[in-house]
Amino acid sequence: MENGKTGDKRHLRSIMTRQKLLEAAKEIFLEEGYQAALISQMIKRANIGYGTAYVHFKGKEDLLIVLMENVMEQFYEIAETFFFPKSKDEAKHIINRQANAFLKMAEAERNMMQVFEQAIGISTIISDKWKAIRMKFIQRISQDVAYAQQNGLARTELNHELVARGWFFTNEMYLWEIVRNEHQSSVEEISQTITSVYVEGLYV
Amino acid sequence: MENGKTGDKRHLRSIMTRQKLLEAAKEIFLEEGYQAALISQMIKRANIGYGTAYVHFKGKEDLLIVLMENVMEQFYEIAETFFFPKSKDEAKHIINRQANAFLKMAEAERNMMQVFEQAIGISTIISDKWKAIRMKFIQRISQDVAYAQQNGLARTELNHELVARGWFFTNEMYLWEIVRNEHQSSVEEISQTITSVYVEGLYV
DNA sequence: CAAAGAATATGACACAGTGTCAATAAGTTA
DNA sequence: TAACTTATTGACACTGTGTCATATTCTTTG
Repeated sequence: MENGKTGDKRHLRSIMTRQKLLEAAKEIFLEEGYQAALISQMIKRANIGYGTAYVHFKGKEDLLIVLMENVMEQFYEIAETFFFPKSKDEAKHIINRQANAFLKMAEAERNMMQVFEQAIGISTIISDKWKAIRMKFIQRISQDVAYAQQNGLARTELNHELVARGWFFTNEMYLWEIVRNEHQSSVEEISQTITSVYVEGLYV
Repeated sequence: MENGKTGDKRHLRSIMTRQKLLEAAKEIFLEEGYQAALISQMIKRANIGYGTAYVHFKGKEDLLIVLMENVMEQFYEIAETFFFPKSKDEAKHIINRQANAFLKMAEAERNMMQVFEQAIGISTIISDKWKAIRMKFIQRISQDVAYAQQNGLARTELNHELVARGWFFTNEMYLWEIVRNEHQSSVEEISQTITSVYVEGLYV
């Protein structure tokens, strides 16, 4: 007996069922997109009874949320970069790296992000999840701008909160462009260009 | 007989029916949002027979598209401002005015824009409509950046297309914030701040 | 101006998908 | 092995959509 609990085949089976469904759901979401994906398809693909799905999840939305959590984590990690530049150039370098990492995520997780984008438009809960990520980034950037202002690196007449939002928004929209595969230029060129305008516009 | 056609009560009635349905649809969309709005509700509100709705429109999506056309027009008008600045300061002034007008639209049409935002996430056709507006703006801005570069007003080492997108994206995201009523600052302060960072970052 | 014809409107119906729940199966405990 | 607990199941009721044969209303024609 490897754990305290006595034999627990039942619980194990339940976990397997849940897992099977999650995997099937991911496949269907990727194949069909959020809107067109049907719970009934997922159930069929997972080879479980119809009602079973509703034992494990409240519905389509609930399933996607679980699937997204993974991707979310990665975003949170990016948001937590250190930022204590000593010069405008150093700042530019750090900022460029972060913007780049952010956009690279879009490429790496493109397929799930496509589903996610659709879901944001439809499901309030999922939209809120994304808003939380956005807020985290904006707060972080806002703090960084304030730091740069306090250290005489950035123009102080600007509202750092507003600047932070504006900067994040540019990044976010490029992220969605990349997700949709609508971007012409390389991620490197994009992050360099937007970083350049931003840093030259904000820093002194 | 005021027009060439002979008596045409039938056609007139048809137009009235269509109109009644459009008005009811607008009400329902505003009350319920795109997703939750039901065709059946609209039909009931318009006091017409169930099947009649499908004579005039293909479905919910089709109804919204017609309702949006009006708002769309206003955006196109904003996109068509003249831009031939002689100095950085003049450029800043024009750009600020345009950003402001753009964001003011969000305030003015907030309710319909909220419905629109949801619909963009769901309906391909509506999403395409918005993309067309975005493209129009980006093309216009792109052209303006190129003009400024050619006249020695803006840094030439930057890809004007990429800069234009970045700048529009900031504007667009603030637009949606305003639509969702999530903005803290006044539209004036927002447009001034983002314009300042943009112009200082791009112009020499 | 009545009958034929054309345009419009109608709602019953078939269909698709969802979520629930009483019944059943499978596993655990004593 | 009987009693109990947990997990699974699919038939069913429900909601909303889009279609289509039929009815209504108006226009034209002889």
